[in-house]
Formats: sequence, C-alpha cells, structure tokens
Amino acid sequence: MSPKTALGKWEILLKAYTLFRKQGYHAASLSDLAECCGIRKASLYHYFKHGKQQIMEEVLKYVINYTRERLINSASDESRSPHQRLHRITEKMQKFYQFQTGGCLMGNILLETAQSNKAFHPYFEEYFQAWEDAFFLILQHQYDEIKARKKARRYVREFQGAIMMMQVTKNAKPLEEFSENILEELDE
Amino acid sequence: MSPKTALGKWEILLKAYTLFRKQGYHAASLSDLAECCGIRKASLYHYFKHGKQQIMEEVLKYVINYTRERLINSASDESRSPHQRLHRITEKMQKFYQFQTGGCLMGNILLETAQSNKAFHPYFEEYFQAWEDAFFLILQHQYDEIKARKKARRYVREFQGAIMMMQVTKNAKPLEEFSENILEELDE
DNA sequence: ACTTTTACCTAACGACCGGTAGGTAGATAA
DNA sequence: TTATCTACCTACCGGTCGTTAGGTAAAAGT
Repeated sequence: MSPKTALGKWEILLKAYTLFRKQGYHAASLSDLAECCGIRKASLYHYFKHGKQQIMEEVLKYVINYTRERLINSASDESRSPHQRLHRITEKMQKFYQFQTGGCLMGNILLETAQSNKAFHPYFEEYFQAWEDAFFLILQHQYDEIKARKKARRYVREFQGAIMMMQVTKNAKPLEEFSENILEELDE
Repeated sequence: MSPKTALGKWEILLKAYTLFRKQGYHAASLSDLAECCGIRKASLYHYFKHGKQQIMEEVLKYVINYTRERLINSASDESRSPHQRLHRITEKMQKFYQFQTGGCLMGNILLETAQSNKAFHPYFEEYFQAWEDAFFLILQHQYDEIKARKKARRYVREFQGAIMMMQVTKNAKPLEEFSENILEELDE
C-alpha cells in the first residue's frame, strides 16, 4: 500500500500538534510543517485535501481523544476514592503540561481564532465540557448536583488560567498551586 | 501643527486595540488597521516608525494603564470595606468585559506570542502582577500574607480562565460565576 | 504481466504580508 | 514672504502565504 519510506498521516498530525501549540494557528505555516516533517509543502495535500483548516481540525479531534483517554479517564475509576481520583488526575496534568512547551493547544487556538473561525468552535465546546464532566464525576459524591457542577466549572476556569499563567511565570508553579489547592479543598 | 483632519496617534491606538483583541497579533494586518482608521498603510509609519511590533507594544502599555486606572484602582480605596472593594472591582470587570468582543487582549496576545516574541513578555508580567497585587490589597486584611498571596494568585487564574470560557459559552456567565464565587468566599 | 493506487515531487499561481522611498498639500514658524 | 514641518499620499519592494496542476517512481492489487 505504501512506498518504503511512507510518513503516514499520524506523524504529520503529531508534528502539526506541536507546531500549532507553540506557534499558534496563523503563525504556523504549512512550509514550517512540511519542513519539520521532512517533506514538501504540496505533499501535505495528499493527506489533507482541504488544507490548513482540515489539519487544524484533525489536530483538535486528536487532542480531544488524547485528553479523554489519557488525562481524564481516571475520573471514572470507581475502584478509587474521590480524593484518590482527583490526586491521580492532577498528577497526570502536571506531568503532561510540564513538558508541553507553549501550554494547552486548545486554550491557545481558542483565544486566537474564536472571533474569526466558527468551524473550530464545536471542538472547543466538546473539549472543555469533557474536563467539566470529569471534575463533576469526582465531585458529585461529596456535593449536591448544583454545587458539584459549579465547582467543576470553577476547576476548569482555574485549570486553564493556571496553564495561561505558566506562560507568564515560565515555570510550572501555577499548575502546582492549582493542584494543591483543589486537593486541600476536597479534604475540608 | 496638524492639517485639518489630523487623526492623531491616540485614535489609531484605540482602533489597533480593538483589532488586535478581536483578530490576534498575526491575523490583524496593517492594511486592516489602516482601512478601519481611514488612512493608507504607509501612513501608519508616520506615528509608529518601528511598525507593527511597536503598535502592539504601545497597545499593551495602554491596556496596562487603563486597567490600573479604571479597573483595579478601587482595590486601594481605604474608605471602603474589603467586601465593598471586591464587589466594586467585580462589578467593573463585568461591565468592561461584557462588551469587549474577543475577551482580554492581554490573555489573547500572551497565548499567541509567548513562544515566539520575547519583546512582549515584560508587559504581560506587569499586567498580571497588577491584578494579583490588586486582589492582594483587598485580601491582606482578612488573611495572613502567605494565604492572601495564594488566594490572589488563584483569583487571577480563575479570572483569566473565566474570560477564556466566555469565548466558549458565548455569554458572560463564567465571569458572573467567578464574581459570585469570590464574593461568597470572602463572607465565610 | 499489467493496471491502479499511494506517496510523494517540481513548479507555479495570485494574494497578501510588513516595510520603504519619495512626493505633496496645507498648516505653522521665522 | 519664505522656509519648515506635519500628516498624510502613491507606488512599489522582496518575501511568504495557502493552494493547485500535473508529473513520477515504487508498491500493491489482479
């Protein structure tokens, strides 16, 4: 099916993820992407017939899946206590975002394109809803429905704010402080 | 000094503020800016000899000053109680960001350029520090120094997260919920 | 063996980017 | 009155953008 050195859609998507996360949607060019994939710009259209926007959309889908399967999943681990689950999830977040130069792709692209590209909007909704649901799953055992929802939304706000502040402080302290903070709170 | 219809640096800066806030740094072009100022692109260089980056920097300075003077200032009003001050500040935030299509310029440009343009970084540091200091001023009377600082940093995270979430929900609820939340908390 | 498909390539397109050179009409200063 | 300065202008630069057309060699299917 493929010639010897076939690169595959997957590897391009991974490179695109990193590039878009660091550079943003507009500043990351298809030439840049092609170069760091070791192919020519026009070849990108073999895998992505609809160009840059399609690549971005597929990266957004990938991030949603990855987040669900690798970051958020421990929220529904019924064999552990709420505190254990929250601890596990903050641990994963810290490990993940510690090395993601440029922070959270979803937050970055959201703020860059929200006013100009409505095509991306459904992905943002799904992503942040997934985080809210994850926190809600943990909190619903300790609080009533309304209070748990409210707290979950607050966690999402603070989580994204923390990743934003990491771009200012240039270290992981904002996310650490967020983690400590919500773990303490659950003990009260 | 000026010909009849002189436009002035100030009006250009205001238009640039709105354009950069809505479109972002890279997507907002100098042609766009010139057009919505009613002048030609090259004329922008009369006021801003160093081009786009200088315009952005002066917008960042303007936002810092505006924020200090119009939004944050009530934090140091010694004639009011901490609760009154916090109420006043959240009120102003809501009135301001309700109509700022595209959210917070500082947050938007921070996430878009943090990895590629170090020239803007000092402005981001100053801006977010100003917010933290404002919250700290209010909180220092109720809590010890360390706890007040921690809480102030948390408010900044949640505040920025709330404005980000406004881009997802397309309404002002995240910021409202944040305001309710910190006001309740101060009463405890 | 022959055909089709895959995974690339080279070359070029028009549009637009930020930025520069140099001019000009009108207001101001001497 | 004359000289200077201000606030624009037209015209253009090289470069890069996303995108398209059309080719090619090798692998896969029949």
